[in-house]
Amino acid sequence: MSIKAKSIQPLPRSFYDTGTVTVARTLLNKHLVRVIGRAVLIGRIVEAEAYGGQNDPASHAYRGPTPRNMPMFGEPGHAYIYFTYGNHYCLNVTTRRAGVAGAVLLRAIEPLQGSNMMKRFRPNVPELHLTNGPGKLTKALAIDKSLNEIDLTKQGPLFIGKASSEPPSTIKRSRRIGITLGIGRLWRFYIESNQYISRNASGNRRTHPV
DNA sequence: GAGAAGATCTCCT
DNA sequence: GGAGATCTTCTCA
Repeated sequence: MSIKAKSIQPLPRSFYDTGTVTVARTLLNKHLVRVIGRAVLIGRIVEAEAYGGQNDPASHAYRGPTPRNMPMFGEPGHAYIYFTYGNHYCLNVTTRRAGVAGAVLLRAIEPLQGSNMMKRFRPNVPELHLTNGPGKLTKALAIDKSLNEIDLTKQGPLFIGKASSEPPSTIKRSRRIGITLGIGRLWRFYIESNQYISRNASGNRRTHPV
């Protein structure tokens, strides 16, 4: 029994205006919904990182607004998608009111629906490795810059919805991954023991399923 | 305009 | 565990 996109209620904009770190934590267990034609791909968010504004040296917004990071300075509840390392897109959710930078990087999701289509976008990849990284999940869901700045509070090709029931889970926090500045902040949140998170508690790559 | 860096991933050893 | 791929973005001259 597949879930229809219209049956999923998007999170309201007020959800995203509660502080970047709070949003990063509360986004866990929410449903990331990607609609491609008649197909509905759904993943449970299991890992996220908070990035601040001009007070966070690890953030793209640290040096102020540029053409690339402009969405971070926009209204909360929008997508900020950027291309990195010549190969990968990363999906962020903006979190602060207009004029104040802040975003949450979605690092990993657990496929709930449409994993067959995800496998088509990422062929020859084991189920556990489909979406366990920022670049992997965007590829599995066919997310690119055409969806940049899209409103995630409205039903459309990409939005985030509330789960009908959130499974009991323990949320852990750690240092952010892949950065060299601002590493003292424990702004990475993930669901303990979930098999789809990108790295374990010590920050090591999860190259093998557990 | 040139050069360097980068919120990553995959392959190879 | 290490290194290459790949190319956008930013900084500096």
